[in-house]
Amino acid sequence: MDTTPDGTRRILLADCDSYFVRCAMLADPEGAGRAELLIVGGKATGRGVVTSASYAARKYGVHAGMPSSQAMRLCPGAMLVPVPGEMVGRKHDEVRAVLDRFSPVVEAASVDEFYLDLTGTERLYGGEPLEDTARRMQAAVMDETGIAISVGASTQRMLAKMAASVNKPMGVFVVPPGREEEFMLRFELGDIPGVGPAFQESLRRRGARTVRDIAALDEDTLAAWLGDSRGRWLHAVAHGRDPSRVHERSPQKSVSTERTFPVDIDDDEELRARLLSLAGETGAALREDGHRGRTITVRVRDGDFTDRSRSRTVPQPVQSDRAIYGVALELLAELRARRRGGVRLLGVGVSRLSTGDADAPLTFFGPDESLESPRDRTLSEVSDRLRRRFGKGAIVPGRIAPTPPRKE
DNA sequence: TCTGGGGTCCTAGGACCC
DNA sequence: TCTGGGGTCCTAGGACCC
Repeated sequence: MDTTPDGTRRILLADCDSYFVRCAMLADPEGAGRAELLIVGGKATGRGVVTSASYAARKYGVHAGMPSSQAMRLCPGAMLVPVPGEMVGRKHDEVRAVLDRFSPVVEAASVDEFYLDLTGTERLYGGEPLEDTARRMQAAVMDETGIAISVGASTQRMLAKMAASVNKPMGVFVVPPGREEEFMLRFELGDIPGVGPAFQESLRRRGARTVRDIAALDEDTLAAWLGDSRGRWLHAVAHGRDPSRVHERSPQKSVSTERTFPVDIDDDEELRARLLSLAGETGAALREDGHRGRTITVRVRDGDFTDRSRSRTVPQPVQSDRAIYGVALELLAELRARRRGGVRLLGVGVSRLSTGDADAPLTFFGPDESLESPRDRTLSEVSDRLRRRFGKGAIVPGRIAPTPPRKE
């Protein structure tokens, strides 16, 4: 497969159409299912943003990322519902199961996007045109899951994704092999995934707004403008080339939990209480995936929207709530010492993950138990079991010794 | 009128070692 | 007494994606 020339690859991207809206409707057929004007995510008052909106609501100017209070002002008749988390996960698995029948190589790029590599399956499909395969795929997914998908296809990965956006919803668009470069010329630079607002602005300052503008420039000019890696990347994409492959998702690199408060918090005592529950949620998520981690990060967003973070890497991977909280508490104190004032958002993350047996001694002297003892791990496992059995509300974070007890 | 939550990747600089 | 590079690990911040 590695020797397959790019020009003969058959890569598909299946992209679910207004996925969160559809999931909300399936989760509540009598309520959200009947609302034509439907907005998912956030709160009508207070802080939060729109995750997705029905096509009817979009006509009012509502779009993903917009503050939901503003969305409700634009479209007062709309029904606003929270993200239907469970349905989102369930439908993801169902859609994937259907797609797995169409290709041995399926990559979930996000909760609502899947890449398929059908390279080498021409005979298996009896020479069926890719467009017909895509249509059958679309029908099967709709029939078995109730989810609408749009499908893009190309010899290049990035172009398959861009093709999927051409005819939404329920669209199919196949970029004919050999016409990749021509296909790209219809797009603005901001349409390219990876070219966000900041990148766009720096290109605009140089007079480039469209793919056509960039395609006229040579690779070295772009490398000089944008730096070697970004310059060469943009040059390739603008000419319809993206050699990246479709592969299994690489293992997770970090786990985090963060929360924006309804009103900014300035009280240290209350911040520590919030930190404790965030550390517990992060720890539970970490252990659920069988992970441990060495780097703890605390993130703060100040009232004026300044993001700050502080992290620390410990010698041995940890997994218990107490170890995570113990380090996080010190990091929070350092962040507060540097700048005080109201905190809008607080988060706790763990990275440099590993899997394996935490009880195995890692050095000649064994693990340093002042950071995390076997007892800490046992306590966390007990709370995990209770949580699984009685639900998330079962464990109310109480006091955890802020500093590890030292054995002298 | 404001600006969520969960991630990934990149960059730049400092410490430290060879 | 002065002068190197290169590699790895770590931290902080920022861009970006869905």
